[in-house]
Amino acid sequence: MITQKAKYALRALTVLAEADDGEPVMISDIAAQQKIPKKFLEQILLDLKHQGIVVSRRGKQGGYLLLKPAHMITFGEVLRVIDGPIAPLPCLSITAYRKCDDCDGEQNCQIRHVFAKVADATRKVLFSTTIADAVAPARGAEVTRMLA
Amino acid sequence: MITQKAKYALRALTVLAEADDGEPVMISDIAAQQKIPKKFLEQILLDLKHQGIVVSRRGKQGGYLLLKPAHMITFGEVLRVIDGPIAPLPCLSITAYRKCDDCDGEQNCQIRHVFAKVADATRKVLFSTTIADAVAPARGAEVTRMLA
DNA sequence: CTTAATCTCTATTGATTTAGTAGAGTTACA
DNA sequence: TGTAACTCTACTAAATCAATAGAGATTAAG
Repeated sequence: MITQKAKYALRALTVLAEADDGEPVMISDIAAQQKIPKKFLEQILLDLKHQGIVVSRRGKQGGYLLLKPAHMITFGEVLRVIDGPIAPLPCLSITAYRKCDDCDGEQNCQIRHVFAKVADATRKVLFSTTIADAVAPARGAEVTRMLA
Repeated sequence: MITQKAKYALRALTVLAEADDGEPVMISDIAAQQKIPKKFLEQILLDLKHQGIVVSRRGKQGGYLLLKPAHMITFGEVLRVIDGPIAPLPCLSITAYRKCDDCDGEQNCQIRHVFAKVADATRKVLFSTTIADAVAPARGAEVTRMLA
């Protein structure tokens, strides 16, 4: 299961993706539109900012904007910064590899072998789907394919 | 990430799969062989028993045995009983469906649509791989295919 | 029929993660 | 200069994870 936080992050990004270009959207507006607790959303957007996915403008008329176009932001990268590794085992993580303390002999670990397939299949979906696909499923996917 | 408990469960089952037919294996032996804390493993095997995956014999000469042949026990069913739902969102779970309290309009939920693909891909791997495949990767997979 | 080996069951615990809440601080537009 | 916005750090209640503890039930062997 992905966390509530990740779900909120993805929803918030779809709101930003639907906003007029260059027009910042306020935290309060996103929170209201998506029924996300405002203070919690503040933290989430801050995370996304620190990770280079969105930018913000402070003061009056401030708000958040996407840093990259929506079709360049994958579900995978969002999940990774919010929820951590995609892999089902630490010894299969690309970004946070850690040897399993029990199993030595990683190459012939029976379980690892199976979950490597799971990880591949999951990554294939998550990194080929973007926020643009989520906003306008049909058209988004088409654009993504055209740019691939 | 799957839990440590699930990893232990899968490893324990591979030990049972490798045992001689009809020969019970003691908890202590499994624990020692796989470096699993014994008391923790007791709970895990009890769970697996309650869920109809293994059987036990008490008293002297007792131990655990697989209830079904190893090629009939999928990774998916083990994960499900130990870690809970496979789906990445409650509203995508087969065994524990629950409506997301935020998103109404499930049919056009932008996020759900993407994670449905993730769930499908994951299930495809987890329910087509068995404990037998884990024990003897090549031969196991072959047998599974022959029986499919 | 007693004993020792083995599984069974329930409770407890410490650490970590999750899902927020709180509040003071900073920036920038009008 | 005021106030509407984002920024940052800390705190908390509840749940989950990874065990540990210990008394109880069952069975094979002697």
